[in-house]
Parts: sequence; structure tokens; C-alpha cells
Amino acid sequence: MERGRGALGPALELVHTGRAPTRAVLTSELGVTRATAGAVAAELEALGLITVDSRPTASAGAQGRPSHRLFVDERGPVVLAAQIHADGYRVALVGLGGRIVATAAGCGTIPADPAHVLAEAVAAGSALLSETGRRCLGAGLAVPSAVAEPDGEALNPLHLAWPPGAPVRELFLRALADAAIPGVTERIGFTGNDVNLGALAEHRHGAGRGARDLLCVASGHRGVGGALVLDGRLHSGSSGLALEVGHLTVNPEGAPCHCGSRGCLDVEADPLAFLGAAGRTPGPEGSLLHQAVDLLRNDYADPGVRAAADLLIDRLGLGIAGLVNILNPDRIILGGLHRALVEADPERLRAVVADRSLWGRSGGVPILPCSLDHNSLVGAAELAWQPVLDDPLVVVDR
Amino acid sequence: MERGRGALGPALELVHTGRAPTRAVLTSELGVTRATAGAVAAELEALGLITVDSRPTASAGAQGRPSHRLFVDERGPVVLAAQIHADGYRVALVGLGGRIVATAAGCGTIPADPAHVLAEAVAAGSALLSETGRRCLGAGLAVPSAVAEPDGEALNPLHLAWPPGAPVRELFLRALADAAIPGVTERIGFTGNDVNLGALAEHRHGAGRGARDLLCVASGHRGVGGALVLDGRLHSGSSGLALEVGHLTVNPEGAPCHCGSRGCLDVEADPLAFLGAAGRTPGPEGSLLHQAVDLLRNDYADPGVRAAADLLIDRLGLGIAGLVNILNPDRIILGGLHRALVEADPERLRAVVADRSLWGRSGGVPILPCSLDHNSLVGAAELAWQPVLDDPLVVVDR
DNA sequence: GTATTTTGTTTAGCGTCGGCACAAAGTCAG
DNA sequence: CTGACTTTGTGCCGACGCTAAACAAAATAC
Repeated sequence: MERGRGALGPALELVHTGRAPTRAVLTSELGVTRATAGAVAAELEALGLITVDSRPTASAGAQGRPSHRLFVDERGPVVLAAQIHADGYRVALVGLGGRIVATAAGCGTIPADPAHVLAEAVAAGSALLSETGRRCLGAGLAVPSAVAEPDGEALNPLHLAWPPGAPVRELFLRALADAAIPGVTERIGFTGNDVNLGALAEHRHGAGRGARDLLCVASGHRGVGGALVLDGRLHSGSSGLALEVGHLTVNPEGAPCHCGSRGCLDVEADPLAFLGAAGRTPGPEGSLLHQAVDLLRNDYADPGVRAAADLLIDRLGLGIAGLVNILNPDRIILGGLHRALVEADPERLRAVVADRSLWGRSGGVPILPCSLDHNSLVGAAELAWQPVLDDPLVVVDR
Repeated sequence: MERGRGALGPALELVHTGRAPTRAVLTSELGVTRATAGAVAAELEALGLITVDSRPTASAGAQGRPSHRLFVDERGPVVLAAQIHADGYRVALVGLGGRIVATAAGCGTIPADPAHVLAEAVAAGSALLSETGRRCLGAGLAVPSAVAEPDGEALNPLHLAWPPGAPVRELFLRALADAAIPGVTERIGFTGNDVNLGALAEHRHGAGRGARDLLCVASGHRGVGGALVLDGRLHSGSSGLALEVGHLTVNPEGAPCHCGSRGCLDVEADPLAFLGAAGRTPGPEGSLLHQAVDLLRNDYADPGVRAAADLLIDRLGLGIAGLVNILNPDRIILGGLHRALVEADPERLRAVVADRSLWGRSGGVPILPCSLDHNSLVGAAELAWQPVLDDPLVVVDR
């Protein structure tokens, strides 16, 4: 009787990622008949997840009957996304399509206590939910650390004041339970590394759309992180520790690293390294990342700054070339300081990567700056949306 | 009416990989009812792909009615697998389950001409088919070179006398067409890198069974290759060039490599490097790989050989640790000379990898020798079997 | 020998999707 | 403006592929 149950999840994902702007496109993308696609769209609309605009469209331009347009429901449910970083936290309510509905930030009054910071973040998110009156279907958290699977422990929260091995997923779940957010009653607090989640967000809604093998590299405030999205799914390794690229050697005679080696990407291509190469000492206000990005953008004409940028691009390119030889991605996206570097001089980085990677064809891989604001936050939301994308019918029970 | 069409492919794959020894297990693995599993098994038997042993089993030991045993049909169809290596070629007829039914080898009379070598190999395979009278459903080829997608060109057949960029897939298809093998009328000549295909074979039938993220590293006669199997599927990158691990730097002051760098895995951990480290000069007869493996296995008591083995293990471990940090696999399998190295001293390699990889948990990843004879050949057969595994009904038309 | 457990088989029924015919909504040509 | 054409949406029917349930079969346990 009810048509289109099996295709419900794929259909929602297509609308969610913007790949199904109309019902006709949905039909062809799903590979089903128009009848089935219509039933699927109607079902998703009944669930309150999408809206079908059946009014005659203004001007289609093309021949034939204009197709009904499909939108993510702007008044539909949201998920709660939280991100922890060196300066504190940021929370947001994120709807389907990766749209940030509301956001708030705080500094975290007791930075050394993860439970306390998470409780504050969740409280801020809960306040957003109360203010907006939106229905919440889940929650996701991004942290600037490798997150070990399956336990969800933050292994190296180096530039947080947290103890290594903090059980962030458990603490996040507990904070959610304590906050007693309506609708968020089960264990639906997903947790991941911020660069990983940023990559996921870029793949679905940003500069990574359409890529099959997407590699992301991003500097945080300290250190360098990587992420890999394969066939639309995050590859975080068997225990969540993949793409820890910070300790690739890019300068054999370089500075010593806490890992015991020297010349690691972590110490040769992060904001502190850039400030040092430019002969600046970090100031007291503003994060290292902001200081470095501001310096790069405002004083790129300064020869010393320019030389520092060139040096970092060369080192970064060496690291990326190594990754290209191993992973052979079809697109590369850079975040944090690296985004600013590739924006400052796109050609130099492409040339270095092409020169140091083995095959000309791999060297020709596109390298783009990331394109989403708060992509880690949006990625955390993607994690929370995933159960709904897998089976949209789960929304009826909650 | 006909039950169990959609589950046909997954069911055959379960039997093929040995994960469904009985109908009861098939039922639970597929997640379907006994009725459906029974229909699926009957259909596969009717297709001549598996046999269902419904005779009362000798002694089950367990309570309840014994389940019918499922076997790959030993008299069923086969695929033609071919492997090109430095010394010539090897061909085999491979049935479901990765079982080699018949095999033959030759040296290749005009090694510099890929078309000629491939024609000889296909002719040898065709002869095997005539002798055995088996039905052939496809053909696969393994070559010791990166194979670029989507064109199927051998980019670096370094230790073959082939020109770089030889269009091996096209040449293989042409050789198959020229041989006019009954049944192999369409374009079903699949081609891949030998280490990649070996990894696929190990994952399905060998030491890699059950691994989710499997990393393989293997030395050929010259150089080092890598492969990655993720969620049961080969990850060969967007253009087939992933896991070209030969140019990871493992010894910054090492020997120069043709890639322009120095101390690459290719020149620091291959059979030639081992013979050199042991103070031996390569002899004229036998491949470098065989000479190195023989030396290692026969003269391991010799302090010089032992020291050379330790040195290569240390370098190899450094390279593997780098890969572990990037890929976070849950199992590692070694082939070629590296297999012999890990068999000679399993603990040393594990210790090096654990020491040089970032996380203790990743350092604890199991490192095993490969377990299949001719795994590249079996992997080439896997490539050819894949269409049948995707939809077993394709066998009825051919 | 009877009860219990587990597996295989048969039958009925239902849910999901494709196919088809028809209606609807636009463009294009004159 | 009108009619032909193109493309999209919808309702109806049937086929296919599965589940559910009852029953039969083959072993062990007591």
C-alpha cells in the first residue's frame, strides 16, 4: 500500500545534501518510477522533514511540465551541535541541509574540567531550544582531539586543559541526560574529532560536494589534523585514529616534536610555526589561529610574512604530497590557517604537491579552501542527523 | 513467487568467502527467514554455483536437527586468472571459494612486448580450459605496477621490460578477444595491481578474513607495494594510484631513489636492499625475491644475515608505523620478502611499529604473514568473479 | 520411548515497487 | 489564441520477494 519505504532514507539524504532540488531529479537519482518518488516525497513531507512546493513555478525555462520543487522543511526538527575549542565552546541548532538555525558561544568557566565545559555547552544549547521552541532529534559533539573508538575518549586534547583520555562521549551523554532536553532521552550523543566532522560537513554541504575520495587537512590553534571521506562516509579507522597527520615528517632537520621525532607537520605548519617564521611573538589576546590568519591576510605584502607563508606552504605541500601518494584523493580541502595559505597563493601549493607526488595525474588533484562557516559544528550535526537519514521513520516515535 | 532474488548475491558471497558453512548460518547471516534462505540456497544450487549437502551429517554434536551443509560447487564454472611478474607469467583457473583448479606458468618469450606476453598467458589459460572442459565466466589480470583508472594503464612496470603507460587492460581484452574463449565474449577482462589483488584475496580467503580495515604491504622482486581493503572493498583511490607506499621515507640519510628523494621504502626494504645489507651480490639465477627469501630462511643463523634482517625490519616498521598513523587499520598482512621477515622475527616488527606509531592501541595492531599461495592470482580471479557475486543470475545468459 | 531442540518445507498473505494509462502544466509553432 | 508536443504528477493493477505461521523432519536428552 504505502509506496517508497525502502527509498525513504536515500531520498531524504538527497534533499539534505541538495542533490534533489525537484521531484523529477529525485526520481532519476533514486532510480525509481515517478510514482514511487512521489510517494516518497509525500511521506517525507508528512513526517515534517521536507516541503514540496507544488505551486506553479515562476519560470522554469525548460520545456514540459515544471517539476515540483523540494525543500528541507525550515520549521522542521533540529539537532543540537556543540564544539569545544581552545577558547571555549560553541553550540548551535542545526536543521536538515546543514542550516544553522541558532547559535551561541561561551568561554567555559573551568576549562580544565571537561564535564563542566560540556555541561555549560549543553545548557547553552538547551536554552537555544527553549527560546526557539524547536523539536530536537539528537546531539553531536566536536572536540579538537582524536576520539578513540569504541569508547569515545579524547586521546590528545593537547591545547585544551583536559586530561588525556577523558571519556568525552560518556561525559557528553551524561551532560545531555542531566539537562533533560525534551526528546533527547536516549543515548544519542555522538562525538567525533573536529577536523573529521568538518570534512564530513564540507563533503555534504560545502566545497567537497561530489567528491568520491575527499582529503581534508586543517590546522587548529595548535597542530595539524586530517580527515578522509570515502564514498560519502567518514573513514576514521578501526579505532577512530586514522588521519592523525600531524606527525608526518616534512623537515628532517626541523624542530623537535613531543612525539620524539623532529620536523613533524604539527610543529612545522601550524599557526605558531607561521608566527615564528614571520619573526613575530604570539600576543596575549586572540587565539594563535586568529593571530596567524590576521597576520597573513593583513600583512601579506610584508616580505617577511610572505616568506613565512611560502615556507609553510612548502612544508604543508610536502606533507600533502605524501598523503596523496598514499590515499590518491580526487579533491583536497584545507581549513584553518591552511585555508588562508591556499587562498593567499593557490598556485604555489598546487605546484609543490604536483612536484612531490609521484604521478602527474595525482598532482593535478584540486586543492580548495573550505567553504562553510563552523564546519565542525555542522559536521557534529551530521553525526546526529545520521540515524534520521538512515531511516526517517525514527522521527515518529520520539 | 520466486523467493530470495535480492539476497542471491549476498548469499553467494557468504558461501564464497566461507562465512556460511550451513544453511542455518546462512539464515542468520542474511537476516532472513529460513524459508527465504532455503529458496536462495536452492536457486544457487540450480544455477550450478553451490551444492547443498542434505544427507544426514555424520556427527553434529549439537542438539537439534543438523543443518544442511553448503559447499561451493567443485564442478561449477571457473574464471581465468593471469599474473605477470618479472620472470614471466602464471595463469590459473579459479573456482568459487578462491580454489585454484588448474595452473600453468611460462617465461614470456618476448618480455618487452606486453601484447605478446599477454597473448601467451591467455593462450596458456585457454589451453587449461580446453583440457579441463570447464565453463569460464570471466578473466582477471594482475600486473606488478600501479594501474591507472579508468583507462587501465600500467604506470610503472619498473621491473618488467614494459614501456611505462602500457594500456594493459586494453591489451588484455584484445588478447582475450583474439583467443575467442567460449563464454568469454564480452569485455570482462579486469585488471589490477598485484599487491592490491593479493590483499583482496587475503581478505576474502586468507589471513585477512574478518578484518574491517586491512592494510597489506608486500615486496615484489624490486620495490614495495601496498594495498588497503576497507569494509570488504579494495580502496585503490580515485585514479587507482592509492597505497603507492614505496616512496615513504624511512631513512633520511639513505640511498638515493629514482623518485628524487632518498631513503625510500622502495630502495631500503626490498630484496635487493636485503641482499646488499647482508653483503651478498645478487646471483644470476633465480629472481631477487627468491634469492633474498632463500638467504633469509636458510642462513638466518648467520650474524650478518640476521643483522640485515633486523635492519630491514626496522626500516619496514618505520614505514608501516607511518601508514598506521594515517590509516589506523585493524590488521596488517605482509607478503613477499616482508612475509619472510615477519615470520623470522615477529616480535621485533611488532615492537618497532608499536614504538613508532602514535597510540599504543594502534601499535597493538596484529601483523601477520599472508596465508595464500598465489594470492595475486586468486585476487585477479576475485575481480572476475565480482559480477557474479553482485548478481548470480548473470550466469544464465552466458 | 517421549520430550525437547533445532532445522527444513509448505502455504498464505502482505508490502513495495514497476508498468501503464491518463491527467496536468508548461513550451513551441503557426 | 490554438493545437501539438514535451515533461511531470497520479491512480490502479499486478508481479515479485519477502515474512509469518503451521507443520514436518532429524537429531539429542532424559
